Amino acid sequence: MKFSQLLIPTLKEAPNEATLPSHIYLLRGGFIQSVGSGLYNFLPLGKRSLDRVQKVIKEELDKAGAQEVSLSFVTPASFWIESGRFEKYGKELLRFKDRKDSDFVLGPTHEEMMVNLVKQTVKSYKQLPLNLYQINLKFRDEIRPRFGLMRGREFLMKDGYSFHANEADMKREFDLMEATYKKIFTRLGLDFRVVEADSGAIGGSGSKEFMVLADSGEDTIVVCENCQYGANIEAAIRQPKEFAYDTNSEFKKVHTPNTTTIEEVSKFLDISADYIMKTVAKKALYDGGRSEIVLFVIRGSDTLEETKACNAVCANEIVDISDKELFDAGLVAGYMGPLNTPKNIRIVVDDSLKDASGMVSGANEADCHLVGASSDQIENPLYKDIVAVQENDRCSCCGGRLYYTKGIEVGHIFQLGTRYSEPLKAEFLNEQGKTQPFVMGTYGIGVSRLLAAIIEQHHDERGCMWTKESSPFDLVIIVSNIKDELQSKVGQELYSKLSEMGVAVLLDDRKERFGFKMKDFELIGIPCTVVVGQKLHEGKVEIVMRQNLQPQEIATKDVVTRLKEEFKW
RNA sequence: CGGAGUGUAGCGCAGUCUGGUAGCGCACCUGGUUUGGGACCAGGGGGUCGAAGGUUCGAGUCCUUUCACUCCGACCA
Repeated sequence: MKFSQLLIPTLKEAPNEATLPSHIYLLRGGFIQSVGSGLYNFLPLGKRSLDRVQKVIKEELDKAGAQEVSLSFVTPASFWIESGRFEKYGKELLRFKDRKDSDFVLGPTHEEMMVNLVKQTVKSYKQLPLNLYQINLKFRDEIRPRFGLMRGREFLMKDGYSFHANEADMKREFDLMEATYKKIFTRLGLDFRVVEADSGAIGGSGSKEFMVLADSGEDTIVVCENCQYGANIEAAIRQPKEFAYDTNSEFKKVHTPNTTTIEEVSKFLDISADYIMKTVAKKALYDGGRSEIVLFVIRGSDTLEETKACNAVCANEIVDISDKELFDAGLVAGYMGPLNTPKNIRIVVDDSLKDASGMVSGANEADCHLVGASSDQIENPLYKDIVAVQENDRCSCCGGRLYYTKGIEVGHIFQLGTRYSEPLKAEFLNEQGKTQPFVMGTYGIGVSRLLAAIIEQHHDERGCMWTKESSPFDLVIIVSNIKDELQSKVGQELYSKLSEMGVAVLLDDRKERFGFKMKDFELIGIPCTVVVGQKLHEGKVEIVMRQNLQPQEIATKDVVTRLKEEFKW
């Protein structure tokens, strides 16, 4: 394609709403255009990159035996009501009515739809297994869209669903998808990590996330410096710590004025935060608008992991409680504890506090704490893992040191089991002739997010640096001075020759000065350019790689061969 | 939703405190010069100053309401 004919509106200055490198460079390079909060148009360059990333995904999935379909974007709400997610999904689900006043949703993910498709067509175990996927628009009415393509409301996603006759076969497919995803992200040139994850609103058990490592990532992931263990902070676990308890301390109430924080209590009573039972009150929200106050009890030196807390009580969401609500419930902020609590308040205790004694806790009374308390005094405790793993904790696999890093979630695979097939009555006849629900897996890739992730990981202060299989073009030919007939002619010839070879070439034939075109090359970030310029009179052109920007002179007649070698075209 | 901030030409901004002809840089159009690191000269086009209402002889500027966007927290591919 010729640059002079393409719509590539590059910008010298970035619109001020952009803060992340990927957002800034995608806007400045003319890849995307903002149309509203979390909504973007893809311009020719952006569309080309998107297509190439999709091509990689499709090739690998097809090789793994998955089949592509395309599901209706608008989904009848009845499917969602049936699966129970109409409520559970919350406000992110965009709902609307058609002219006949029927309810519809704009699909944020398509488990219901796909289950329905398969339910109508697959009746026997002989038709299994099946892995169907699509690459389609999704819409999630995010609370706070941000970071450009990273968290848009409308986005392109690959979502795949597999159907099996039994658990073992589903696990086989799950492993195959993990391997396939690794191939995809490797081909795209990404530095990523596969981590254990929380299953969130999709449901099911055993899920893994694919995290592109980048400082701007929105997820905190815990990784081991020693082994391959990696997990999202929401699901990370650690080796239990050993504590020596003072079993002789007398259980009593002590006066502790002005000690509403763990540090203050720790200092006042001269006791390590490890031996304080920190009590965090949250409000858990359930279906049907039902809610309750829950006390989460953890060690003073730990912090509550909200996702784990939410899962522990099977809530849709847990939220902070206002001082008034606390007061109304008979709780005293700063002096809460798991003992002597008002009636009917659910108490969840962290696993690490099992058998803890000689502990300090709030007395549920202003300016008072209890000392010498033990966890077996707690009435009806629900023991769960609810704390966040901290840096320098020990790995549960190998005992190695754990540390935090940031990641961008670009893929997520789930072992669903019968989470959807059962309520949606998607069943088949097994070998024994008995009716049985499908055992399912589901697999997602954020396709448009991948563009942002690639740039987050591959850019410098001049602009984008696309990886080989994600770049909108393979090569740019810059004709330094378009008015120089020889330069123009050689540029054209090179362009024709390479195009015929099937190389995606962009010919920068604009009537602009050399520096201007170089700046655009650097901003757009195509991996390589051939500069046809002054050196032409010596029979030479230059090859410049976007990686290092070091020009290499080469005889004009050898350039095609050289590029062939370099890129294995 | 809570907290903070911003809306003036396609983009980046000044002007708002102290009311009096809507400005600058980039981009765009025409002509000319220039041609290896975002050129120069001359001329030109483009704005309901986010929206509505109010105060005033007069509002980008003051008052009220409202909308949008961005940033920090709770959501997720």
